[in-house]
Amino acid sequence: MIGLLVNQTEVLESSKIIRGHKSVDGRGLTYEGRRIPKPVIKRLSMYARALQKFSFTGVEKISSRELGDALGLNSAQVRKDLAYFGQFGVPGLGYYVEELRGRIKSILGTDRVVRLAVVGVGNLGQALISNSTQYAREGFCIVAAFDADKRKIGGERNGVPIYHIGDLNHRIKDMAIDIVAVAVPSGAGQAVADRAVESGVTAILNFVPERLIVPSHVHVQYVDLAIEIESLSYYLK
Amino acid sequence: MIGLLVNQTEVLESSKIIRGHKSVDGRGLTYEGRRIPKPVIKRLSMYARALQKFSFTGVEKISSRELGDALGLNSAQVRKDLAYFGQFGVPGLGYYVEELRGRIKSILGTDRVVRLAVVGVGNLGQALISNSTQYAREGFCIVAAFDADKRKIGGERNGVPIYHIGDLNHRIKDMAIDIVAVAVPSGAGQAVADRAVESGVTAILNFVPERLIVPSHVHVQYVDLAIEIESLSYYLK
DNA sequence: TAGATTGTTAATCGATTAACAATC
DNA sequence: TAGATTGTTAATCGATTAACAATC
Repeated sequence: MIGLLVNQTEVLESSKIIRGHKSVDGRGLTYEGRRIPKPVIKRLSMYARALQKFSFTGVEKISSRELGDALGLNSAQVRKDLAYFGQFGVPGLGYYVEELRGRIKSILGTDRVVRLAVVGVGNLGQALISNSTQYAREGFCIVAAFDADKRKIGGERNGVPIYHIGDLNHRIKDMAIDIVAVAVPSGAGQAVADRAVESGVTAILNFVPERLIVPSHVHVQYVDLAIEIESLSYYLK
Repeated sequence: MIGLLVNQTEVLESSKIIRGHKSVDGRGLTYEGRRIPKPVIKRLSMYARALQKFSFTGVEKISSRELGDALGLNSAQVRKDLAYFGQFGVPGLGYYVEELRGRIKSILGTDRVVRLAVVGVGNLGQALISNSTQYAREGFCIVAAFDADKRKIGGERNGVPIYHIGDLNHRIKDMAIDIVAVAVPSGAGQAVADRAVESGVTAILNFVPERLIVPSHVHVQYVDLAIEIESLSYYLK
């Protein structure tokens, strides 16, 4: 049996090989067997963007303190967040900006292009589509939009083709859509989510003020502008 | 001295009088001297909306379990959240839907109309403005929009007048703006925030992917769509 | 009264921050 | 080597959930 021949070095090697492996178990999504808190993922994306800016202005290396300061975060938090995924820094020196950014992008999965569909070409849908240039820089691309209004079908906005919502299922498969952004009128969100899930989508960005019922392997991120505004009201003097 | 004459009943009375008093101390914003976690405020707003729906469908009373289920929350959490602000339920019965909703609205400050300005009438700004009908139902009103583009000035969208951004300061004061939503292009956010703060605004909803520097008494809520999308990418298979 | 559900305390869980040996 | 900063463990802080006496 091969197992008997494995020496210390080989064990280390094989542990390197599984590096970067995401899997789902009873504790939710894990990375190399460790459960990653959701806030960590959000911050990872913030780090990537900040690093992009630093890189753009010619900064080549950066400490956890500098990166944290740029985002209003504690330096220990920066180091701890990164430590979930490996060792990326050099003691005494800090992190190499471009290298770290690349590593984070690869962890997030945005080192390749992530393909999005926007469902609902109302004002919010259009706002998303009009942001595509910014999004493209960060690694995701809106490749299709869907609407129920026949007058909008067939055209395009910002280079994004608009299809009829009836085509959602087959287009999701054909176009290899990764993420569906739901920006339809209130009440129509669940139906869209159902079709997306049917077609194999596992990540949904939901702007409709409704809770979506989805299987446990599907991740839904809620963005609820009315809730954001109302919460702010509490903090008024 | 009056204090010497205060009896037990009067002490109870006076503690009722301070009920609902918000103040700021070293620990941040407090309600009747207790520090309220931010997630609680978000959920309060969610409760209010759910209760509105229940009320609309004729439901008159509701248990913490039923309210929690509607939002995917634990019933203990519902009760604990409410307990920060007082005793609103009836043991054995639950909560009266309309009464609870009124109490929550009053805690949030959305029992009166909260006045919003949208700065930046791009696609996102327009999306916000086009939602005003929904927002109006929940207690806030977009009363003005601002843009730098002279061609947009003077007109209106959805009944909301569009002013030049140079008028921001005096309009905020004249129109008693409570909250400023910043939806300008990347790079212009801080300047808008500065003027808003100058004019006395204490709550900002920021859609620009930049950290805003504001005095500590000003609350900034960040909505960053690119970060939301990129975080979702991590959860793709 | 019996049953149900609150309000609240205690227990658990999770996330942030501090501290420091290891390392460049 | 001296100085700086990482990676990681332990301490703290905060938020959620369980449990249950009090109450309708």
